[in-house]
Amino acid sequence: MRRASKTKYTILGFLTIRPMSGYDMKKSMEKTTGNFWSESPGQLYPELKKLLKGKYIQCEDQTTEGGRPRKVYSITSKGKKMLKDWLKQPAEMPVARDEVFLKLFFGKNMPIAESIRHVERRLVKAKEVNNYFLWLQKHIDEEHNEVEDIPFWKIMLNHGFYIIKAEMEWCKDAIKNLKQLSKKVV
Amino acid sequence: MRRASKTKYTILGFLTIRPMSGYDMKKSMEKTTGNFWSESPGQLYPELKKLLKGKYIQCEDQTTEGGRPRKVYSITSKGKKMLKDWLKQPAEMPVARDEVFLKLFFGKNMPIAESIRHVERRLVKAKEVNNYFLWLQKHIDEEHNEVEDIPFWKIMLNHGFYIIKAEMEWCKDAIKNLKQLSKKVV
DNA sequence: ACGACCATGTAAAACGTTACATGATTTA
DNA sequence: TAAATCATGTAACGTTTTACATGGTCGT
Repeated sequence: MRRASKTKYTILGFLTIRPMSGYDMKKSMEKTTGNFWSESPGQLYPELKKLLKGKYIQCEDQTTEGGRPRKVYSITSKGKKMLKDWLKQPAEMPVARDEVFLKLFFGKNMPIAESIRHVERRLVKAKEVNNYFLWLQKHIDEEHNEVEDIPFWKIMLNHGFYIIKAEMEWCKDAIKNLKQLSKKVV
Repeated sequence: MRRASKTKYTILGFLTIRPMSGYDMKKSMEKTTGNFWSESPGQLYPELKKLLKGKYIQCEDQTTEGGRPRKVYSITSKGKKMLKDWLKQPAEMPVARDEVFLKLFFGKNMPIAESIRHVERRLVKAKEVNNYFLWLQKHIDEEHNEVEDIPFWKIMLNHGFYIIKAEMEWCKDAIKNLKQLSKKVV
């Protein structure tokens, strides 16, 4: 069977944090789940309409008198049921695709200095992500209204720290190994 | 700009290991880069034809007299050039999408025991992957004809070890935290 | 004889992103 | 007043998977 889109569950899940608009959702997502999950507007808005039609969510139109549009969605009990059913099913493993590793795997076809550059760039990004996590750790409480989410978010943030630390350590290790290798070749 | 397909570079890269058929490529890919890169037949075969047409690869038909088809491709100098040009360009960061984390992020909407189950399943998979890496470490030399690839492959394998170790540690940590949490709730 | 694997290849359908269109409001 | 951000939404397009079709070969 075709790998089904998870956009609807993402929407449903975010609406358990608090009622919000499509735009809010996108912003909140970038901030909180951006490192392991994201959705694009081209998926989000059409799915919002479908869920509304199916009564999984409801909509309160908060468009201002001036005309600035704003639709605030909230989850219905039907929506909660669908979310819960999905939550308890085992998750599919992700399809891994990380370009830089593919390039490094083909490393013999470029000067070692180029490989090193790839890893260095990766290390820079990893450090940025790590800093972001550090920031998020301080500001995690600000995102929402209910405290029940926090323990789970912290567990996920913790995952981020574990992985990014391993990534940074590997980068340093790999740079060392590659430098060693370039000496041998000479 | 639209995220371009990397299938052609994947093919080109694999053909620097040794001449092989589309089928070989798929097998080799699953074995070696499966944890960070893969391609499906629906991408592989059409791209093989395009690359052949563009003279980036060449084909030797080794179809047996009985009629069993086998097309062995090898890379041309034009192909090598294209590969090298791509290799030195900075890599794009992957779009992260890992379903189990999305579920865990929404953890407040299910019994904690379910969250624990998700993490336990993840730990089982992580251990399997770790065992696979261990196996691969012993058999890495068998895959190819030239030794020049090995140092780079070992660096990538090392990345696998770093990440999977972090993943396993986090899983154990998360299970502990979740159990702690379920006590508090009671 | 049967299943597993070798081997190529395509069609259909869904997935997902990007770019764009539109217009209001806030901030520097 | 210009730029950034708020905010919704769609069209176009390429990507990618899955399922299927086809048939050969090898081991048991």
